[in-house]
Amino acid sequence: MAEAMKGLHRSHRCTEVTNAQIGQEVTLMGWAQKRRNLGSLIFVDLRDRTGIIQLVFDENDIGTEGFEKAGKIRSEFVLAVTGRVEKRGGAINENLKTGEIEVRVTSLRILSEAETPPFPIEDNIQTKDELRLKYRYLDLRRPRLQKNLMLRSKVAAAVRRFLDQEGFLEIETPVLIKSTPEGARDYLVPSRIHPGHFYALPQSPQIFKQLLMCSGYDRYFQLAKCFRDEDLRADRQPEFTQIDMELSFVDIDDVIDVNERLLAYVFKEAIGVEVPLPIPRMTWQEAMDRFGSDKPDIRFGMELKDVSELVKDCGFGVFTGALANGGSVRGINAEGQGNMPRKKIDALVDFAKGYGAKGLAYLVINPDGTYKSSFAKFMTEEELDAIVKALDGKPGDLLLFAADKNKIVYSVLGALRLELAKNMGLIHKDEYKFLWITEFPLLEWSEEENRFVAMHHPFTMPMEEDLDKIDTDPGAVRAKAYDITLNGNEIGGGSVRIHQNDIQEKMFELLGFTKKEAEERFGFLLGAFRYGVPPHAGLAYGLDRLIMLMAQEDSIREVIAFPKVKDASCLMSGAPGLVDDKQLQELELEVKKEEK
RNA sequence: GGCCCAGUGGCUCAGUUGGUUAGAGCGUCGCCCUGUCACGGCGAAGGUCGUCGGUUCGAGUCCGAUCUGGGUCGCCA
Repeated sequence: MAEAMKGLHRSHRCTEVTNAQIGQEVTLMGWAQKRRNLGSLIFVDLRDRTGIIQLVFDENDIGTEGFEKAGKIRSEFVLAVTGRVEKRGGAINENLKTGEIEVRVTSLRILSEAETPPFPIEDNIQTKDELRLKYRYLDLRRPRLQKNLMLRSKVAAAVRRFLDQEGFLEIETPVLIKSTPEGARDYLVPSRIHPGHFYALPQSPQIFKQLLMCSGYDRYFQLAKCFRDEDLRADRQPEFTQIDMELSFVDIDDVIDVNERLLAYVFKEAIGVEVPLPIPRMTWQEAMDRFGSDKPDIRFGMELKDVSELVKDCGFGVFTGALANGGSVRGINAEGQGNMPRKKIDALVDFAKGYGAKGLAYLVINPDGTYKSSFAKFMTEEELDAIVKALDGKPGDLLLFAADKNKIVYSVLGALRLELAKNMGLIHKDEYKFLWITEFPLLEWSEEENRFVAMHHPFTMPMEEDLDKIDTDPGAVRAKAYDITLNGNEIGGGSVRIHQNDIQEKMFELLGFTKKEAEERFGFLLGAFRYGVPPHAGLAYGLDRLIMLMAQEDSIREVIAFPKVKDASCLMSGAPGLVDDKQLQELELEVKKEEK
């Protein structure tokens, strides 16, 4: 029944037809969105990626045979029609771009019939993710996802255009690389030619882009596919795309400058948003102290306040105990939430416990100015007044306090701040607030490995003014690293790299690598450094996350054509799957087979 | 690996304290309809309630396990 399109050429996409074409003959192709059969008059909404236009079938125009064929049209049939563009005979549809016109069809071909889809191909439908992902090819027909993917394409094009103008070269780096087991878990690919040996898929092109700097390419970028074998999240997929770049003969400000202009250009081009420059900067320490996060959402306040000094002598053991252990006591003010029911406060306490807090202290300022608090009985009136003042508490406010090691206090209050803001409706999706975070710690102590690990990566340059602390107090050394954040999301990060061999060796030493280990893992980079290395720095964006925010979506899956689900499998294709014994034999691999 | 949420016709949901043949809207199918666009009218088909086990005279409803999807903590240099 499927007909050929031989001899036909599409003249327009659906919504490319406008009033200007009235009276002209057009040839359109697309999917039947909807049919309305009135008996001897049939309307069909024809859809393509630009939108919808109404087709009219009348036996007087298309003949008996054609009209009978039109009666067979069902949802998602693929059609080719030729007809005349006319002003609508009936009422105008103001919801459609093409609402004033229609195409009076004189010839119809059904290029493909279609089964009834398992869910309607429309926006504003609440269909289970499971079903959407199983039939992703149908889900992708929905205008919302088409819009997202077209935005993604637009952004990628704008990035290339801008960076090309700025003298960047797009250079591809390998996908089959050597495993460097620092950081995220690698995806491994067995080698057939070298049984027992494995390639890794890149977590990022980090080392290769640094090598390109050594080779003199000066300014590099790439839209690079990256892979990390870690658990998924709403904003994390095992394979994702970075806008990756590296520059030679630059320092922090140079990188920040070109990237601010890149962001402003891309936002303007792709979604018409003006990004005021310069983008504000904040040190990591300030971000932690004020927002409890290294990617603060600065669209709203509710900042953390340190009240350690005010409670150091109070009678509340939870507070003094935390201070005695080198921690702190900090609070946030949920303004106007003083009437929150006890049940909801308890839920917040449980929420805090999820982030490692042992509890959460609260203080309600009643409308009459008196306090209701979980810890009032341990404190004097003066002490209570002092902390209320510190948090700028007013009648009707709810103050929440966490007392623990700094790391836990930050993470608890940082998360609580976001949770409260969400519930209080303080977050506006159409607002875009960028923020640079600078002066990250160089190292982070890993309890699990009982050693320092690089907070960014092992090639990050320490701040010159902290170099003297590198032996005495490595944990206090700050790095020439920076993240670009948007609305509480890390959308990119980078650093100035070490280009001095002695500092690089010191870094490996701090990370607990012997010379031999360092040479084994990164020897090719160190080798390149021995032959003349320019000072260089770079940055990489999470493209998917960036698009997610631009499209105002809550999940990265909405901007990736074929995403994976929580357990990293693909519901549509069934990947990952078992492979043939023959394939395994060639790789000299043995696999524990599950009985099925 | 932990915690939380969800799972009822093709889709989205409802289903009261466990109680006779499990409901609705949309969709689908058939007939009718010349201006619809959430078309309309008449009629019809379609589910044993994710799965397994248990409690009970009786379970969609209670209990346990398990599967699937989502969120999140750990993890993500």
